[in-house]
Amino acid sequence: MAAVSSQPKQQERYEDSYLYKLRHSAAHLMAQAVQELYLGAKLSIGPPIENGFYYDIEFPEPLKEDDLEKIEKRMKELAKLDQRIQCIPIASKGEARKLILDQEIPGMGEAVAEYKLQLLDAIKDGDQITFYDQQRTDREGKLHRFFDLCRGPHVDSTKEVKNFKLMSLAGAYWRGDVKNKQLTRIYGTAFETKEDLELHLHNLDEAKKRDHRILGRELGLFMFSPRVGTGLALWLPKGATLRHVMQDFLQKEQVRRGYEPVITPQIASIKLYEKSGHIITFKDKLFPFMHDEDGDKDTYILKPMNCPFHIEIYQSQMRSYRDLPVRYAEFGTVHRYEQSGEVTGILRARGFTQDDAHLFVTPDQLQEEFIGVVELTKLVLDKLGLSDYRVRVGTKDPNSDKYIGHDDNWEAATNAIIAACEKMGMEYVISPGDAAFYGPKLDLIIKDALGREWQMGTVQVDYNLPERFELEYTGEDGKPHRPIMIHRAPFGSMERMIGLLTEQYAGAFPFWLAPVQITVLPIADRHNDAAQEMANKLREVIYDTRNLRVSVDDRRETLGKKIRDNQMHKVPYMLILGDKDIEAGTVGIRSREKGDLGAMSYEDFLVSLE
RNA sequence: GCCUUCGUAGCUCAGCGGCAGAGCAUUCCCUUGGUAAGGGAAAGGUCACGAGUUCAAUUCUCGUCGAAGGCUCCA
Repeated sequence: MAAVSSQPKQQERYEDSYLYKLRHSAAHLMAQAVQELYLGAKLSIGPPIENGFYYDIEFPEPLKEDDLEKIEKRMKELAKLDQRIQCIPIASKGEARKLILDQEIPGMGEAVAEYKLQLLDAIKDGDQITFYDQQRTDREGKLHRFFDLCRGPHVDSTKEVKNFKLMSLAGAYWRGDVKNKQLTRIYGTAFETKEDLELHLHNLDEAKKRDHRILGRELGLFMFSPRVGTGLALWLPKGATLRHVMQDFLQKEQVRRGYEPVITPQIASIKLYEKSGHIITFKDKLFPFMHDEDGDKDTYILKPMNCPFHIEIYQSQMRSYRDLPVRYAEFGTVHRYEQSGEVTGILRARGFTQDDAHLFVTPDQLQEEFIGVVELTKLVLDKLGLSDYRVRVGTKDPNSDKYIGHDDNWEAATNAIIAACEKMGMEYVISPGDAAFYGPKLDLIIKDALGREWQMGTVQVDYNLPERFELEYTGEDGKPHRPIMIHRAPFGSMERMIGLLTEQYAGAFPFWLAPVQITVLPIADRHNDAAQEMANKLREVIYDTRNLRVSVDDRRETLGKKIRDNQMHKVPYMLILGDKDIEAGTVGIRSREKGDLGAMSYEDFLVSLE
């Protein structure tokens, strides 16, 4: 199912499209309205975004959502004036500075130019400086202009900015840095036609119905309770079943590929994480420490990740090059104290289960093993029906000091990932700053119902933890060598993957995944026994390594009612059993997608499932 | 954590300074049926929690907790 998106269908890049210009102009028109309405408002930036635009502004008084209406109204008035818009080049920074300070619109000037001047300063000498230049001549022939430092491009007149809507308010840090002041961000959306705008708003409403939190409750997959705590999901029978099915599938694939299962504890001494380096990077993101009864003898923390445990297991014995690669897999439940504002249903929870594994390999094996893992990850997504993903190679941010290990290691690991991508002919985007603190990684990114991107499967190459833990194996030469680690999780986490899948399928999971695959519907009470019998018979059938999951709806309701309810619960097949069927030895089949398929023998139905 | 918005029955929501409402779900009764809601009745609430203003607060104000959207972060 496609995410909400209203980008042009043509091959044309969004940045070159009319829609992009339109939204850009809408943003600046909003800036003009704000300047008129709120004396002292400081403008910063207002770019178009995927489905609209925003503008970050510092307001003298906190802005409330009711204000949006007022701003929208003024924008409409300004738009109607048919003001000519141009993107004009400015020859020098000095001239640009003058333009910013000499705004004719009241309120603009030194006191409110703070962010604009900073933006101007950031422009490299020699680079082209351009301004949004909007002008009109009033009845008396007087010229009114509104300038705004801007890269462009724009539409030709404000009257083209007709079909727009201001959506919401948010805080956003200046230049994306928490240390800076938080500005007020106004989000809006704009379209060429009224119909497009309405369609977009309609699509947003539809997307909200696919929200995994709503479907999760409606379908009985999982729930949250304030008494349990933020970000801590309770898995209901159907959701737990879904998890088991997914785990079975992955486990089977892992056994085929030589993975071995391990199980590790939920808490560990803090020493383990001091050794790994996680404590320094993530000390604020851990649940409170646990202390020994007799004081400071030892401190324990709730497991935030599995790697160090697997490393301990690797290290527990002498390893020969003949033993490698070693592949340890675990569905490891971890807890991380995410900031309250970051928690999003099961897509970002405080407790979650990773389909984790760590491979310990020799340098010679690295590429082959890495490719093997990426291929497994792609196979997993393919099986789940998620074809719409992008590949991101997260590398070190050269300006940050949060990383451990030597540059040589980083270079080797990054090169290994890129070489493997090239060898596989895979499209990828390099994203500096998106590496883990111990190494670069390859992530598969998928969008949710609202078009937000989420990191799903991940594969990471790590030279640094083996070094910190002094991991070794004995080589052919009889000398100790250092293995390389591959961290990987094809689903990412069970929670996030199930959340995404729920949204992708709008709850109508494919047959092999559906928590309830078949419901048997007896028409009247006298058919209940036959229905139970049929359900029991079906439950003996092995499908895709598991017994069929069958329920019986023997409530005293009409058939129509039962069908409706089961359809709402997205059950793939309903088997209807009444007098006619019992007499003829058939069963009425109803498919979730195709509706009534008519009567069929039990055997024919089974064959149709294959 | 920060900005904005929201919290009324299990769910979806209406209401509002003066006795707490509807639909669905639940329970019971009637109905025993053939492909998307059969009929009736009952039960269900400290209007998230705590303070304040008021003769009177579910309604207004403040605080706490929880949730949603965004920012930051994401081993």
